[in-house]
Amino acid sequence: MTKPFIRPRPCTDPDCRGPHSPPERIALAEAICEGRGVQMTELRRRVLELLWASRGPTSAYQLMEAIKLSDSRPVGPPTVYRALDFLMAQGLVAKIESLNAYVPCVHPEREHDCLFFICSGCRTSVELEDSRIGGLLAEAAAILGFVTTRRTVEVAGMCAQCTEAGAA
Amino acid sequence: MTKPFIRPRPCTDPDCRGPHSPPERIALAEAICEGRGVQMTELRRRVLELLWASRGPTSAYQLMEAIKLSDSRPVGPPTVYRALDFLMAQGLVAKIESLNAYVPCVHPEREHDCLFFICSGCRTSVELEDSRIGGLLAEAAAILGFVTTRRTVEVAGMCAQCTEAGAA
DNA sequence: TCTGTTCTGCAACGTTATAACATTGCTTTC
DNA sequence: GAAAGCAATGTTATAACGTTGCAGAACAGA
Repeated sequence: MTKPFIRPRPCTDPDCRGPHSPPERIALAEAICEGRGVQMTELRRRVLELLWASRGPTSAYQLMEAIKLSDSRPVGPPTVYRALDFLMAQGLVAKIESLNAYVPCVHPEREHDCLFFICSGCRTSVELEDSRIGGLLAEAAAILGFVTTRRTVEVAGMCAQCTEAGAA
Repeated sequence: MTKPFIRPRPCTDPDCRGPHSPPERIALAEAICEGRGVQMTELRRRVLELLWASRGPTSAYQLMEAIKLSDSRPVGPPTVYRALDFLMAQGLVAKIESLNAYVPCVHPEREHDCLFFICSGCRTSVELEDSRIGGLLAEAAAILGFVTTRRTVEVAGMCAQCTEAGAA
């Protein structure tokens, strides 16, 4: 959480498999904000950096703590939540509802329908994309006459490594 | 919330469309518990009744309040959460993660992969089943070597009635 | 009736999120 | 360059959601 930029993130998306280093993703985020005419402020970038530096989904209060420790200044809950709201609105961050925690989005440049696999063993999450699921949800919504604003698809369980380790 | 059993619940599941009155669903729940050798206690049934009587997803604290009002006895948070845990374990109730609220499951008798449409206008939710989504999630999990324990699929937005009303 | 188990009550606490209001700093306008 | 406008942040308090740990009650099975 406190040491930034150490985590490589091999992309598990079958359509991508790129290496995605945090600094590169943050530069991309800045470019996206630039292009949209919205401000990637110091605080917002700091929150995004901390999320990329984290091993897994991170709670707002963990972010507060991390900022207090690393930047030697206290920030209140509303400050962090506002930064998270901004980042989510820009598609740069997603909330894992079943954990009340936040993760950086791997592909903010694409219109994304995130699909998360959350391991209870190592407490990490993996983001995937599958447009077919979005298609089925859109189809069901159409039948109901439902106008969708947000989708949450989360799968809890255990990743391959943890399953193997646990089985030993 | 306080007047039980007034709400008809036409089933929106394309495979069903049954009427499902709360008393009938509660009787079914009791039969299921009976069959499994687990206890549907007074408290647990009361919580399930209140959920069926509610207009929409209900928080644990709303349930506490409702029990205090209708049964003239206070119950603490752990009591309600334990009842909810039991009901969820039996598949009789589901948690809407994005609302931190709970709903009764319409088809506890089936192995269910719930899919919720949550209207921000009338604050209600509709439960659907679509085995194809479960299939896709299982497929993705298989590719990752991920062992699934729980799935959360929630669609937020606005229902047909509220959309129409809002458009006027 | 005893005994072990399951369920409930209760106090305290921990975690997550928002409301309400004040402040900063920058820009636009006169 | 004052004054007004605005976006972002800071501050304080509180609401909302959830858990731990322990004690006592209820209840099934021997």
